[in-house]
Amino acid sequence: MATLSTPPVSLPRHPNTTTTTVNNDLLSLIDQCTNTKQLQQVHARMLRTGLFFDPYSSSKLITASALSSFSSLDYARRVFDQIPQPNLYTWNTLIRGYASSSEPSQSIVVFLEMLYRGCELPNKFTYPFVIKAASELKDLLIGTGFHGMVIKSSLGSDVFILNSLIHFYGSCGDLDLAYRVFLNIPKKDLVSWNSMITAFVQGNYPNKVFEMFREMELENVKPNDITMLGVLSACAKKVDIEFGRWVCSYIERNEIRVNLTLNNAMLDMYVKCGSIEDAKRLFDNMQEKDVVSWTTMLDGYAQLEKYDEAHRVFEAMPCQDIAAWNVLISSYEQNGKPKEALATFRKLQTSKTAKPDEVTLVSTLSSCAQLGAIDLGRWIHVYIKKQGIKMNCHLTTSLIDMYAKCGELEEALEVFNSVERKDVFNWSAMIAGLAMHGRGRAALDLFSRMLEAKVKPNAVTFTNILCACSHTGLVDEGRNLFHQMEPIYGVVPGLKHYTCMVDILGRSGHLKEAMQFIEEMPIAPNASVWGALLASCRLHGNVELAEKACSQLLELDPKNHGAYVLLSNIYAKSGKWDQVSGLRKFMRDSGLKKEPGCSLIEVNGIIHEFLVGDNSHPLSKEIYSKLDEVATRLKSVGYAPNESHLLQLVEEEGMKEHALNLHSEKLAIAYGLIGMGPSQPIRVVKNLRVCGDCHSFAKLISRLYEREILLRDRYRFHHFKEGHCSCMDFW
DNA sequence: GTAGGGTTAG
Repeated sequence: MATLSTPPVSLPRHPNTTTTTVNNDLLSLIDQCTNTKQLQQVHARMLRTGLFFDPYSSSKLITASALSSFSSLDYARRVFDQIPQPNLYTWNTLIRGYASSSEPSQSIVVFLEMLYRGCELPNKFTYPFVIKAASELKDLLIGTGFHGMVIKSSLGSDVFILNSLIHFYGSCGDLDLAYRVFLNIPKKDLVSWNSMITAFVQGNYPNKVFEMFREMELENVKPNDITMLGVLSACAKKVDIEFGRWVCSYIERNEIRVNLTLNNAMLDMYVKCGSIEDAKRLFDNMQEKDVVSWTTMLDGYAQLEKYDEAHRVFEAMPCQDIAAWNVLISSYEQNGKPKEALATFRKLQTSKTAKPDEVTLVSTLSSCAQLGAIDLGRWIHVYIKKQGIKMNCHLTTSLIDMYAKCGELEEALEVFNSVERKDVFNWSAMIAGLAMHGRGRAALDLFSRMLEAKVKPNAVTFTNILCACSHTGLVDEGRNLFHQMEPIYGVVPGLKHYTCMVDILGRSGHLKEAMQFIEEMPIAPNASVWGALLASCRLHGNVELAEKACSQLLELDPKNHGAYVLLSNIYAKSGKWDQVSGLRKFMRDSGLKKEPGCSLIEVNGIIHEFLVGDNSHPLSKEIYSKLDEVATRLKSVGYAPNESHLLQLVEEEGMKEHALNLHSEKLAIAYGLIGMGPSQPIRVVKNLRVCGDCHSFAKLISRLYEREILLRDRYRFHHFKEGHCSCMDFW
């Protein structure tokens, strides 16, 4: 490695020229350097000739080491430390270098060092750099401090500084402050408008963006490509294709310079608005395309679940970087195809064309959570640690969610406790985890701790905490929290919260109050709200209210199979067989199909899937004889299948008992008994709600076979142990 | 000799 004493062998010598020429040549050599080594050689020469101690020259060296394409800030800092009396320009260069580096906090450290040494005072160039650093750090306190200093040093009307403050407040999510700065700029320029528009885009206020755009027109400020990027992004967020198309023609009419980035933004707008045709037309006409253009097209097809097309794009891309893989994996995960997501993840691993990043792992963990695939989930956790992948809040939230949904509440808590700066998503995921395991009190305690930690709950937090109340029958607590949402926490209750409240009230038998609650809703109830009431009516056998809820539900969602099922269960429970068969006939005639019950079980890292009455499994024979054996043992302890849980889908009475035997969760449990060691808990994930019969079945198995069973259904966990269930039979 | 606004995946 070259040191300062290494002779600069590769540099041309100029023995016959004057000192000035040598110096000028040296300085111009700085611009020609393409790596740090060359720069070090120039540096060494400058030290020998004494040129280094000329402030202008040493600053040039700092600029090159801090801002060039091969920049090394460590080196820049070492150069800086050799300068006996750095001037303001030199300080600014170093501050600027750090501001856009991976360590923006260093920018502020250097700034404070400068103040502390007391030789130089910051000027109008210094502030945009440190404010940028504060934006990168999203540190409201520090940035606000700079804002104060700017005003005190009477730089408060400098448009460059004010524009960077808009950007800063915007990236901290404080749009009010950003807008206040904007309004107070005496002479706004285009960048002021653009900064404000971008802040509104990032804060997810597309309407405000449109408002600003109109105002610009009124004030005769001509937009440029950056403005249009913001406006297009707002169209994408609003899913407003009409306006989006208009914006594209506006760009054309007003001869706004269209570069690759702007084309990509148009593509993205078309894709987000669901018009793959427009996107394709533009894409085909684009002279220049980059990886973003390709990834955006890929995303367009994947979002629409046109996977054949998506794969064609994927294969045709010039390079399949991790973003492309992530598009595929996350679209599978979000479109309810977790198995395909995991298969794609495995392909990524074998292809080795790209390295999984946090986004990949978040989607993959979420797929594991959906499937209950604890083995792969754990493997990813280890992978993250081994690869030294930086844990961010997205990742820790996914891990918490994965462990909780795979039944490992303790491990979820372990991850949660290890997070130093917990964000609202970490807290919400943990509350949801406790809720689904029926630990309502613990969820409420955690919510209090969250408030103590000064983390502001959001709409999701409230859905989760209300859910916790409903699973544990905490009626008063739920009611109180619901009423505090808006006045105390500023979260306007949405349909999900109303649904939870109806569930809390109805499930605990307060059917009248639940009905009244719905009638007093300020927003129109949707199918879920009525569905929650209907489910409660089933639980408490209220036929009259059930019919009402059902008719409302079907008015909103005529194809809701669940409504017919619930109603027919209610009729069956009260012995109204005529109505039951009438409903059945109607369902048959209108071609309504029940979503087939399906259970998953992971054995030795492989996911096995069972449908009702499934006999496609290679070990099907063994599974059924296991079930027979279980049935005999259970009968001997007095278990009789509860036929009222059987939906009246089986014609012959004698078939009922048999049909109950075929529920997918029973098949999965039987397979677990065969395939898993006696000390391993049997983990089953079911897509529908577990029926009462299977619930008693699982309880008895846990006692007779001394096996723990973790059954996750559509709504929650049932943890069977020694003949009891964690839900205390309240579900 | 120094400055501010930007497109893809969660």
